Parts: sequence; C-alpha cells; structure tokens
Amino acid sequence: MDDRKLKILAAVVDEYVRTGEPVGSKSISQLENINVSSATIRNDMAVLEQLGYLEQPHTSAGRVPTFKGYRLYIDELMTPHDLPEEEKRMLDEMLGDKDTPEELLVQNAATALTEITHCAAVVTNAVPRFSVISKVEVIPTGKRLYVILLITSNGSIKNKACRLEFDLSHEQLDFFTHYIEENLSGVSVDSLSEEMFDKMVAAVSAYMVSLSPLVKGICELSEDLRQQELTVSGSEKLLSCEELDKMEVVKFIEHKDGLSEMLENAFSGIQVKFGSENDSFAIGNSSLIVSKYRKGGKEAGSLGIIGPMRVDYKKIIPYVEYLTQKISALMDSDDDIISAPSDIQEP
Amino acid sequence: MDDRKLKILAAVVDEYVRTGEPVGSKSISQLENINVSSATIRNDMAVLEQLGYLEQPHTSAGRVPTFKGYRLYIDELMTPHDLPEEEKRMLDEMLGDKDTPEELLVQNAATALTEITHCAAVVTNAVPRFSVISKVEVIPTGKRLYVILLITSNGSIKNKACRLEFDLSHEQLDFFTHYIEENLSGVSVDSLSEEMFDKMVAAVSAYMVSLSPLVKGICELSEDLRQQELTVSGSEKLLSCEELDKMEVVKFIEHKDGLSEMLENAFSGIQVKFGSENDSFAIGNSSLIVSKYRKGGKEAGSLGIIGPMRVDYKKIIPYVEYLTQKISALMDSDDDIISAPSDIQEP
DNA sequence: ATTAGCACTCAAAGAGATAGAGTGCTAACG
DNA sequence: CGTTAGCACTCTATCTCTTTGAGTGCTAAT
Repeated sequence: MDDRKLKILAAVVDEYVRTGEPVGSKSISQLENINVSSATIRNDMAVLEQLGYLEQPHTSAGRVPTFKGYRLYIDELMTPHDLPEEEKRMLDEMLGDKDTPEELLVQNAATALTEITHCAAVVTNAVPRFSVISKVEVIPTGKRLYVILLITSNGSIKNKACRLEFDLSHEQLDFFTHYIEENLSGVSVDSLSEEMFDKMVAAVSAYMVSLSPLVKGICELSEDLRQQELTVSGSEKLLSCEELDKMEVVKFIEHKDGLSEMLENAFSGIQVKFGSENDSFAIGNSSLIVSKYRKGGKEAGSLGIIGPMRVDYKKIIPYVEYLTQKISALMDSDDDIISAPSDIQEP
Repeated sequence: MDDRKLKILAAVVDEYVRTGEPVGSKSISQLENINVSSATIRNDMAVLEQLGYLEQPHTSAGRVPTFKGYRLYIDELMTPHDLPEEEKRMLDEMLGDKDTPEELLVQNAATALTEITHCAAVVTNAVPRFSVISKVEVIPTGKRLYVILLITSNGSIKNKACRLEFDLSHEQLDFFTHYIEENLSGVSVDSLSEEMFDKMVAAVSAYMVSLSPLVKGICELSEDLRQQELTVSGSEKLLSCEELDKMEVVKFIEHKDGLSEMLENAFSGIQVKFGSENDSFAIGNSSLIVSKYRKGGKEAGSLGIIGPMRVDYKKIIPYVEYLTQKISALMDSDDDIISAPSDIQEP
C-alpha cells in the first residue's frame, strides 16, 4: 500500500464527510496537498476499490468509503483535531462540578454531545459496584406501612414503601434495624445477591414471619442499585439522517436492540464501531463512537454517540474523549460524598 | 342542513378514516345504509364542500373532511363504540389495582393507550394538591451530610441529600425535627409556599444558622411535589404517520410546545382538539384526545393521545373515557395508602 | 510512472403520452 | 321538485423515451 494511496483514501473520506456526495477523481486532484492529475488518482482509486476500501454506488459515479475504508481511516490515517481551550471551558460549564450528582453528570454530557454533534447520545450510568451500603433505615409512616431508605457511600439514595401484615412494635423494629445494619452495613453493592437476601429472609422469619416483606423490599432496592441503565437521548436526530434507514431507526428507538452488547464488548479508550460490522445492532450504516469513563481507576460506565457512518470523526472523537476524561476526574474527586459507615455520627 | 347530508358527511369521515384515501361519490353510494345514487351524493358533497365541511385535494379527486368537518362529526354525528367487557378486563389488568402507586397507574394507562391506538400517549401526574405532609425525617449519613425524607399522605416519597457547614448534635437534630414536624405535619401540599419556608428559615436560623440548608432542602422537595409533570410516551409512533409533518413532530418531541397550555385549557369530560385550531400547538393536522381524571371529586390530571387528525375516534374515545374513569375510581379508593399523621404509630 | 484524450456508462431530470378515478353539468324521469 | 343516468372534462399518477452530465476506464503519448 502506497503512501499516496493512503493520502487519497483519507482525502476521499474527508471530502465525502464534508459533502455527502460520492467524490470523483477531479475534485480530489484539486485539493491543496494533492499534486497529481485526476488520471493518476483514478488509477489509485481503482486499486483502492479492488482492495475493498472504496466503492462506487454505480459505474460513472464517484467513490464512497466502505466501512473497511472508514476503519483504516479512523485507526491509522486520521489526526483528530485539538479541542480549543474555549470549547473545553464550555464543556466544563455544561458538565457541572464535583458536587453535581453522578447521574446528572452523565446526563449533562449526553445533552452536550447531542447539541454539538447533532447525533443521538448514549450513556450508561455508573454502576456503584465498588461503593458500599452506608445506611438502611426503616421508617413507619402509617397503618402497617413502612418506608425503607437505602443509602450507599457514593451518594445514591433509594426509597420504597412497603406494607406489612401487622404493625411492628418498637422492639421488633429495633431488632430488625439492628439485624439489617449488622448484615448489610459496609457490604459492597457488587457482592449483594439474591441468595444473600434469601438467607436473611429465613433468619428474620425465625424471629417474626411478617418481617420478610421488608427484606424483600430491601432486596428490590438493591437490584435497582445494581442495574446498569442505558439511556439514549436525542434519538430523534437520527431520523433526520438521510443515510440511515428510517424503519431501522424507529425500531432502534423503541427497543435499543443490541446496544448494551455493543457497549459491554467495548474495551477501554475511545472506540468506533459500525452497525454493519455487528449484526446484533439494529441500524445498518450507523456508527457508534464510545469511550468508558472510570471511577476510582475502574470502568464505571460508557458515554458516546450514535450517528451515521458518515460523521466527522476528526471533530467528534476529541469531544467524546474529553468528556469521558472530565467525568472520570469529577467522579474521583467526588468519591467521598457520603463517607463510609464507620464515620457516621449516630444522633 | 339536510339529514341526508349529515349522513353523507359521517360516511365520508368513516371511509376516510378507514382507507386514508380521498373518498368519491361512488364508494359512498355503495355503502349499506345509503340508498341514493352517486349523482345525488355528488350534489350533496358539493354543498358540503361549499359549507366548508369537506375539501378536495385537487379537482377530480375524492373529498376529504376539513377539520370543521371532523369537528361536526365528533360533536354531533359520531356514536362511539361500546367497549366490550373483555377489553375492559384487559385494561383493568394493565392498569393495576388500588395498591398501585399513582404515578405507575397513569404510566400504565399511557402504555396501554400507545399499544392500542398506535399513537403517542400524553399524561400528567396527579398533583397531590389535597394530600398532606405526613412525615419529614432528617437522617445523618456521613460527615456533615444529611438525607431529608419527605412523605405525603398520598404515598409520594421524596428524598434529597444535603450538606451542612457543621455536624449537628443529637439535641440540635432533635430540635430541628420537632420544629419541622410541628410546622409541616398535616399541612396540605397545596398550601406550601416559598414565603412559608422563608419564615421557617428565619425561625430556625435564630436557633442555629447552619440549619437553614435543611429547610431549603425541604422547600426544594416540596417544589418537586407540587410540580405538574407532563409525560409524552410512544412519541416515536407519530413519526410513522404519513399525514404529520416529520419536522414538526421532531420539534414537538424535543420541546413539547404548547401541550401544557392545551391541557390546562381543557375542561372536564372527553375532549378533542386539533393542531390546526390552535396555533400554539406545534403539530398541524394533529388531533389531541384527552380527558381529565379526578381524585376526591377534584380534577387531578389529564390523560389522552396525540395522533393524526385522521384517527378512529369511534374506537379511541371509549378507551380514553374508560381509562380516566377507572383511574379516578382507583385513586379514590387509594386515598388512604398512607394515613394522616394522627394515625401513625411512633416506634 | 504519469498524464492527456476520448469513448463509454449510468443515474437523474425532463418531456410526452396514457389510463383512470372522480367531478360537474344537463337532460330525462317519477 | 328532487333524483338519477349519461357524458364530457379535469387532473394526477404512472410509464416510457430522451437528454444531460458527471465520472469512469482505457490507450497512447510523455
């Protein structure tokens, strides 16, 4: 593979991304840093086509990059733009600071991405896998009705109402609260399991059968905590994309088919995947640009955009990269929102 | 206005709703309960057009109802279908029972409506205007960090983390909890106001200045409670509608322009409004079918669908009507989920 | 190895031509 | 007088045919 051929491939991708039309040998020859005639370019393009990097929509049309062509361009040829300082400042402002709740942080990042790229943004929340349960409270609020409050060290607070068969006495509630505190306080969210709660139901039932709904309630709350949530925002932008199949987009908006697999399989660092490469993903001709953000050095969630394959990678990749780095930084400084249970001052 | 002409107008609407094509005099004359020739119908249709009830996309095409035509059809001509018992049972099942939280109830209704009608569903939550605050708890969860828990008699539970300047002693927390309990317990959500909280901040600050963030936190939670929330679900269905302008639909999905005004202006009972009649609403050629549900005899929120003007009113209206009635019934029986504070058994 | 020149291809855009659904009007009918 | 059959007329949708032009591939010259 000739050096000039690579240059031509890059030029074709750039031009196609810019105009959206198949690009011909003439328009390439007129570019600044190309100093060969259109005939030479035609020959090279024919070779690039044979190698599978370009294709023609039909004879006598210009060339369009194949996804193999995009792949080479992204992995080897492209040099991403630098993000100007003022852009960085703008993004910082949109994101929030270290006091911004984690959920809001990724949500803000998603909003920023949709506005800048005019594509759909996709984010997953940070599963607080490595945070621990710092407090469980059971608060009576009415006839046989109790509210369970579950708080983790990373600042998630979940609540749930729970109706029992009988009212609990002061002692019964005390017993239960102590039991739960002893068994769950300081336990990491990741190690919570269905079996664990089954055991607790058994233990608690031995004392008083009608307590078991409370344990079940806590179990359900902990499931909420562990759940990886996938949010796609601005998906309506995909409908304005000429190159995406409307039916496929509508289906994707409804079911988000294949997206979580795509994200799970991604390794760290910025990454670009094409709908056509992966048959579990619903939208052909689409491109997914994602990166994972980290918290405490561990992967915590993903952030990126879904758009047409013809998208300005040079421009968009730096945005996604910067945002994930920034989120990682903010989440780490943010680790001590709610301190570990040992520090809690009991009233 | 001739009786036969009305019959013909109704037939045109029915046919147009069924087929989606402009309807001609011949197809009307072949209908069962029409016993005049196509020529007669042609004459009548010409009159209906002059009166503004019908229009022709172009000469030598059939007629299509104008929105004035739809209006007359809906208000006077149409007889809604009866909802078969099995449909009612299915809806009952989808909705939930009296133990289902109110939010979920309306959300289930929205899901049911999108599935049945293939239109977007719109719901507003029940603002718990007439329910009262039954409990406020402040729970220490870490260094200078407190979680506020606000519970109302209708079962809403809201929480919020709050960071103070200093840690509170047992006595200080006790003082605060008692003060809040005394001033808010049993107060109706509707009567909560900014000024009220301003006074409380002043009173509490006299005791200890650094308590004021807690009051502000409670104030913010109460704002959450009072907020009317508008949810549109299944809005992607609108994009499959031929007769709606895609750009307008996308704009609507993004901003929900004019919808809350439309809903606020609605009076009780089932109601149909057209996008074309109301210029604040974003989607031309659209139709909004809503009804308000009630709680304790008072209007509590709205429920309905947004679709193209060409929609099967005879079929859909009974669904919306039945669902609002059912929700009203469930919400009333549901009024005592969390009993008033006097009934609370303190541990 | 590169380039100019030229014949060739193919989609997109435009120009008629045709078919058919539906109308409006007129004259006949009960 | 309201209703109806008959007929000429209109207008769109669809098809085919032609034209246009961008872009190619090949060949021969540099």
